[in-house]
Amino acid sequence: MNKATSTRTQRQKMEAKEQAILNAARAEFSAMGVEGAKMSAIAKRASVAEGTVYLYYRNKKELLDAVVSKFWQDLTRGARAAIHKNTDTIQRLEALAQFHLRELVREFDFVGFTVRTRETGTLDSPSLEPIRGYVALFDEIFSQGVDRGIFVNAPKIWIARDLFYGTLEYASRTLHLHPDRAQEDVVEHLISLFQIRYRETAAPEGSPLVEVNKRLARIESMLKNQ
Amino acid sequence: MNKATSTRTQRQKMEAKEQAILNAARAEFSAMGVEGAKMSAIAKRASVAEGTVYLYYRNKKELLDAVVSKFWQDLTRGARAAIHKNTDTIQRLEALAQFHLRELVREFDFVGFTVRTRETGTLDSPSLEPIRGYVALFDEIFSQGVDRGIFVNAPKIWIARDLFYGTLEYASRTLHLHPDRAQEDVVEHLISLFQIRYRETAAPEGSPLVEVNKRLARIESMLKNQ
DNA sequence: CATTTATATTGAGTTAGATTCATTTGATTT
DNA sequence: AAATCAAATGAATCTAACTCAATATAAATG
Repeated sequence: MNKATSTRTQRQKMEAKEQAILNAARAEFSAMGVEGAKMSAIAKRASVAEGTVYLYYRNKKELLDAVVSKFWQDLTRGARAAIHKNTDTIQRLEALAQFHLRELVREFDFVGFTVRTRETGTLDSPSLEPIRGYVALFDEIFSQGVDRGIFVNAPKIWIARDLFYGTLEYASRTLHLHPDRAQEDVVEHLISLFQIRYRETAAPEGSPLVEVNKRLARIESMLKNQ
Repeated sequence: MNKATSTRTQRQKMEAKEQAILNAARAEFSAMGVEGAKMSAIAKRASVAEGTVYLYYRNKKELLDAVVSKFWQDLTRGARAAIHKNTDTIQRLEALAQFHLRELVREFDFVGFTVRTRETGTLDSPSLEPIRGYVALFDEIFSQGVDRGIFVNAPKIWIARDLFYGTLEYASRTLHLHPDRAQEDVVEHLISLFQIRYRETAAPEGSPLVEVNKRLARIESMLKNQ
């Protein structure tokens, strides 16, 4: 057996083991929750000794982070596929929303797991990179919409992003608890917001009612300052 | 010392101890995070023995739940106060959004803590009751708006609710990471969605609104000249 | 191919920290 | 003030994450 071949097979063997551990961890976390998941059980599921897990992941937290990272990587791949069927901005946005909501409801545990990862990770922690990659999908579509002149009255992108993902994540919780409710209603409603709120070209200064409220707010602050 | 008095003082003493433990737990959880918080440290902060904590709370999880419950109870009280200054539906909604966002940014840890509580608690778990009470505030305002005919084109209430709280919770994370960004922008944007998307589209345009604006302009100039 | 060197794996042992419970302390009743 | 009951204590127990000396396996060398 020559050096190149044996090295490759060895490396492959280790990569396979790493995958086995990662899959075992994902199964165990999903089945038992983060607290309930035991490192010994993960090792058993992956058919390795308990100590071996620690050769691949420093500790339980890091293992959870890896599981979460992989989840978002996979999700990004799926979302990209779902988006690419369309070219129209609104349709792409709708496809992303549909996909995102469906997957979050289906794998609801991961919403909670992700919060754990965010809790400790700093802004530039590598375990959050896949989440940023996923979030970037929205940004792509949205700024394309702005470029194309579809969204005229658009807010700062981070505001639209939080609206989009925040609404969907909350809705995923609701839909997880009430499976009888329709996912389509949420998506349709969210998309209608983007259409109605950001497409409005007639009144660049905002609708009459908005103007009235702005004026009232100004008056209020004047009165407060007296 | 008669029976009634001594019983009351004894009960008060225990209630005081329970509060001391709860406050100690809150401080410890906030300072150290859920994993980092040690039951021994909580006991020390509350000036009781470690075992005493377990007389009041079955375990660490239940103690966290109690801390989270209290947080939402206090928040509900604060929100109610913030809302009550207004009678106008839109203004009340704006006040709630403003209050909610500000508090979530300020006590951002509790967003994560609350997820922990939700993870295990079932739909009718008592530890989630205060959260439901808080969420009901939105429902009150929103259905009032529907009753008053302000929201004509409104979706099912749970959809609007998820939009409202989901957007704000996500925005709180963003604002926590980027303190330079303006909370007001988020609130203003969210409220404008409610106004534009849900308001009566076929309302008698122009004249009444124009009159209102004229009148407001007059008030404004009067105030300026003072 | 035998031998040395390097790398990967193992699982028993250690440790930290949550939880328990026999004992003590303090209050209440008779 | 003795008996009874409730509350508090903290040492002992238990569990599960993590470590590390010993062992097995693979790679390199001559």
